[in-house]
Amino acid sequence: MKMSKLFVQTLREFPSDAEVMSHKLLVRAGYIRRLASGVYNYLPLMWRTLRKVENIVRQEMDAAGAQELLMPFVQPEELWQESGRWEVYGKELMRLKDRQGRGMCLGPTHEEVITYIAREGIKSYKQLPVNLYQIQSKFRDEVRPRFGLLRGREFIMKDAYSFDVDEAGLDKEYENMAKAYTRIFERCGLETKMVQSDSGAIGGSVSHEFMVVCDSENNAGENDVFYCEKCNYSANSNHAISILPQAVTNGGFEKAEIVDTPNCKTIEELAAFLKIEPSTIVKTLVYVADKQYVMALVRGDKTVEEIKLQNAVGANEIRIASAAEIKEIMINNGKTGEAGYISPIGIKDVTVVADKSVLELKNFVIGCNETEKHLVGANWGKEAQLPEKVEDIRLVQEGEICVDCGSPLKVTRGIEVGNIFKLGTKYSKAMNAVYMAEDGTEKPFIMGCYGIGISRTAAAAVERHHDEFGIKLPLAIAPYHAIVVPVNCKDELQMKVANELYEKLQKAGVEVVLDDRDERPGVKFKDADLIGFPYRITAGKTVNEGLVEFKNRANGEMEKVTPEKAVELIIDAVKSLA
RNA sequence: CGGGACGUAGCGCAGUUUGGUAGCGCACCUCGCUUGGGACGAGGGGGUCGCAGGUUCGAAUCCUGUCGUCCCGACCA
Repeated sequence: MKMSKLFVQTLREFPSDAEVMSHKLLVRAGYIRRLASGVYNYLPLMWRTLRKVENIVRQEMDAAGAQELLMPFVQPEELWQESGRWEVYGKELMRLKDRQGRGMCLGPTHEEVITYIAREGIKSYKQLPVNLYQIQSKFRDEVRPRFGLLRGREFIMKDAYSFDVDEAGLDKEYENMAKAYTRIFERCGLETKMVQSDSGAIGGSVSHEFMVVCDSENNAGENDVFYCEKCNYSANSNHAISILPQAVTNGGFEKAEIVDTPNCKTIEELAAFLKIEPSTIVKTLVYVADKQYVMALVRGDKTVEEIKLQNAVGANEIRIASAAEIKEIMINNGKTGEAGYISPIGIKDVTVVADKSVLELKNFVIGCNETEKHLVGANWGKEAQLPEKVEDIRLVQEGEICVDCGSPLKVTRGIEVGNIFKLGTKYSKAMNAVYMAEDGTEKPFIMGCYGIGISRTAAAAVERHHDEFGIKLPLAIAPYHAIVVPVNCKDELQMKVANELYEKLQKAGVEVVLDDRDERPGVKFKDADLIGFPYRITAGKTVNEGLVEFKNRANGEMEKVTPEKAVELIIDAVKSLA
């Protein structure tokens, strides 16, 4: 490809609406352009990279025994009614009607369709196990698209679905996929951590996420991952559990009484005012879970993990209650407290979920539903009724103790690039997808599902591989392998050497660009660095001595070599990919 | 959906406070010059100032509405 013909427009400056590096760089280097919120055009450079990621995924999935197919992007409402997700999925599901008024949706994931396919196509245990996958655009009408390709509404995903006769088969395939995933991300230049996670809207029992670990100041990593350096424990914050380290749990109050606590809306203010540890206070937060009021209780120095709370109450949606809603609860119960002074004491018709951490508190402080007053010296079973529901709803914090080995946990930020689930029979039962088992009875499929965000993986790779000059994607997924730059296009010898290099590399199957633009060298070098050609051969003045410059974008190393040697180096590097 | 900000040429921005008929840099086209890290000179093309109303002799500027975008919170590959 000649640079003068390559469809790419690099920008001198970063776009103003981009926040994270991968977004800024992909736009500036001419890989992508936004079309609508969370919807992007993949320009030729991006598309080449995406296809390379796809092909790595294909190779590893095929090697792992999965078979590729392609399902429709538009799906009928009936299937979603069968699985029950038409109601459950919420606004993220892009719904539409066809001209007949039939309900349709844009596929955010394909459990329904694949289950339908299996139901129609798999009649006997003899056809099992099987793992089917596709690579396709998905659409999720995200609440808040952001970060370019890292959180688009339309994105490319590989989704695989496995069908087994029993749990043992599923477990085996789950392991098989986990291994394939690790290889896939490695080949894309990404080190990943496989962490336990909540299974969310997809459902099922066990699930793990593959996280690309980011440094803490990189906000492209939207997930907090807790992990143990001693053993292998690691989990997304929505799922992580821990043992609390020693803390003061006795408030030390001699007797229970209501005391004045002016201007103590926050735990900090209250602790300072009463001169006590925050860990001796019961914090009450009011939530709305599917229109039902919920009070969540945690120790004063801890935070509620909302996903855990949502699971604990079995809700689809959860949000913190507004001041007006809290007031409504208070009025209905004949109380006057506002946020900061709330507790379940004397409140009816509200679900109360306590975190385990509050149980061991003694002589503690708790709200009494009267503004500017708290109850001190309270104890469970006496002044405060023990909540009927005690669950783990606490957000883990760094330094808490690993449940597996007792070491302190650490935290890091991560970009979720892959996710695997054990679905079990959730969809097969709901949709009556059964096969004839060896014993002659009908049984539902035991299913697993396995996703990889293709476009997100590519963006994560940029997030991990760049410098102040531009993108440094690894050779395996860079749009091109190399660029040949004649310093001065009017210099005949330089052009001759450059052309020869270009042709030789092309013949050898190297994906190479010749920068034939009559530009000053600075412009060409800046563009080459920005776009991120892994190798650059520069034909400059030293062609007179039979030498060209060979530069490695990844490590910045530069050497003067003969043109033959440069060609050999690149061909060797490209060969080593396979 | 709640809170905040912003919509002026492909990109980055000024002009809005105090209304007077649109500008700068980059990019693009032509010519000259230049060729090892985003040169320089001359000339040129491109914007109904997000959209719709309103106020006014006159609106990018003031008012109302609306749409869009981005940022902070709750979701996920």
